[in-house]
Amino acid sequence: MLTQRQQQLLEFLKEYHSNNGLMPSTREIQVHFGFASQTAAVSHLKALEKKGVIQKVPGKARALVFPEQLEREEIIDIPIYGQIAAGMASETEQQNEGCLSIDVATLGVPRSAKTFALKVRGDSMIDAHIMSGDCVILELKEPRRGDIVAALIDGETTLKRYVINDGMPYLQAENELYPDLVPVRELVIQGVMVALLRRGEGMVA
Amino acid sequence: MLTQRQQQLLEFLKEYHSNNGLMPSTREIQVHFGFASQTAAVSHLKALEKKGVIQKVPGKARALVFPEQLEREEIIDIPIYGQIAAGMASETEQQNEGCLSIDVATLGVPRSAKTFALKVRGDSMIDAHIMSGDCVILELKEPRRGDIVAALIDGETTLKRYVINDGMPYLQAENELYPDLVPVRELVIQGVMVALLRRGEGMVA
DNA sequence: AAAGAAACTGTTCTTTAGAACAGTGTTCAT
DNA sequence: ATGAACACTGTTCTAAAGAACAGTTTCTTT
Repeated sequence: MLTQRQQQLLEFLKEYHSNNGLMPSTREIQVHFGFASQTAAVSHLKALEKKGVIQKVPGKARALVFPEQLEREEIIDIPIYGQIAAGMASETEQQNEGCLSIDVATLGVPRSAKTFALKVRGDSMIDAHIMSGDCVILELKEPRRGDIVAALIDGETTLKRYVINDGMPYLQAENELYPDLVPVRELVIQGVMVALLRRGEGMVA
Repeated sequence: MLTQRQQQLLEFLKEYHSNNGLMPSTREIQVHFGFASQTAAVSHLKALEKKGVIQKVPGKARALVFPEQLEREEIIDIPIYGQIAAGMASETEQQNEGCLSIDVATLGVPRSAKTFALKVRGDSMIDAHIMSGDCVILELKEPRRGDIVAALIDGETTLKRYVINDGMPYLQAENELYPDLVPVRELVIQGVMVALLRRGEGMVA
């Protein structure tokens, strides 16, 4: 569909954009490809627009957009804290293990929601089909009964189901081999699970 | 951290950017807020930059970037086809049910990979901890033994484990109640599962 | 009451950038 | 062989946009 040269141009646009966060001007394109005239760049951009891979806003500077970018929902970045989120409550030593970027619509959380992710270790929630290695995405909000929550118990974070019985909240593992956890003092809920992401080679049994 | 006015400015930047795919010029900011001078906009932008919420590239037009956007990995858009992907093989009647945007690093697929998503219906893969309602992300590539694949059988797509026994490939459900499927004619593999996304209220038992 | 930041006004200067026009040479399918 | 895209050159004009400077006003904060 695209000619070789057009492909090269498109790739330059993408590269420039991801490096600089903005689009090159026609003169920058000219210099990059060694054109003697800026018109070369302009006509290439026109061709790309006609083929629908970019959109131009006439009259405005660096006003090129990739159509898919416009249609996209807003992307949020969710920090991944380690498997053990101990110390998280103190809000200081959150060791960030990278980020996960996903659109809000897919996640189904409000734009303003405070979210974070944790890697699951162990199989205490296996009956809720949460595997070791899964990445759970949690939102900072009040838990409702039946929600799966991350809670701080004895300085360590665990994933459990939040249950209320006789007005008394406690945590339930979803694995018969694990006992229920009734809070000794107070129950510190760190987040409510809103999504789960399983990835990579964990697919293979 | 930000003053009220600065917050307003930042919000305008975000809104303008998500609507137009590019940043407003200082004069456009001026007009939007009804400033009599463009300098008002400029000094606000400087304040925002000092506080680290935006980055400016001096000398370039509309050259504002959100820092998080620069750090982000490349985002790809994965089309979600329906639960039943019948007719998908014919490559024409793929009914797109929206999109899912996620960064490539999180997914762990090459940038160029052809990916798509399907919603899981039924519990034939429950022992692999894939629930009804989950969204599986598949890549178009050759399956290896033990991979979970989407395959076309009798005009309907099903998710099964791809097994090879005595050189003969067949499909295995991960639920004792379901039988193995030995292909009658040829086995059409539509995609290999690379990730799984569970979201929303499906968390509650 | 003084100091300082924040939130502006008004103006000028210069660079950056888009748009347009009239061409040339090349490839490629009809 | 003959259009029709494609890939360019060279030039000019003008609008858009950033940068800088010298102020004023209104809040806080000390």
